[in-house]
Amino acid sequence: MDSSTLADQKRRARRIVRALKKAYPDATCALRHETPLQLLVATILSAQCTDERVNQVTEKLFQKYSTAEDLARIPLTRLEKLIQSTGFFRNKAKNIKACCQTLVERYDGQVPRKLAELVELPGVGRKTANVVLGTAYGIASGIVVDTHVARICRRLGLTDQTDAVKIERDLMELIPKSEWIDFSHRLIHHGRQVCKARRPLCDQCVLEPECPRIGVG
DNA sequence: CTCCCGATAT
DNA sequence: ATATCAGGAG
Repeated sequence: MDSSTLADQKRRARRIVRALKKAYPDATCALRHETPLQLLVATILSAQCTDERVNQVTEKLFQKYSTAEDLARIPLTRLEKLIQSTGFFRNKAKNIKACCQTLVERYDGQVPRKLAELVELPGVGRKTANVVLGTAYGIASGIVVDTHVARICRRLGLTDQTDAVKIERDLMELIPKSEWIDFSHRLIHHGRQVCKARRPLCDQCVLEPECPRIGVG
């Protein structure tokens, strides 16, 4: 980090949390879903893909295949075609099917509520597990660190790390656990609308007072 | 570290 | 043309 103390960083992090809460009071998960299983599938599909496209794909997919049992039985090539437009479709199809097969075999088709169990599922890492636990179950297992959260937290100087797990560890020290779930949703919303990767709209940014803006990237 | 990969904005 | 999009596995 820099010469500022941990206490300084915590105070700054709380100002950022407060500004985000004021600016985006209703920010929530943008992946449309009706069940924890659907959110899990949508989150697997969201890797390197916009949430808008994931929602288009899942709307059709869940019309016919909405449960773990459905997706565990679906022919692989059929699933591949249904999710093709999200990219990485062979990996995602294989993972979704294997994941749902495991859920049927070990968890009665339900999504488990423990991080350690979730990350053992094919295609599920910490980011996906945190999304599902936080949004579907209200369990603050950690902080969702996706591409937006990573980028913005580096820009803000809340972390120097590039590895998602190390960024998450830094953020968990700085932010009270009661804020973890909403913080991620709000930061991701902010990343899509304002603090964008390519052309950040710094003139309309509510975090501008807290941002060093050194080499914006 | 590389690979997986289509769609869109710039 | 190229960077980027709610990453994870080998």
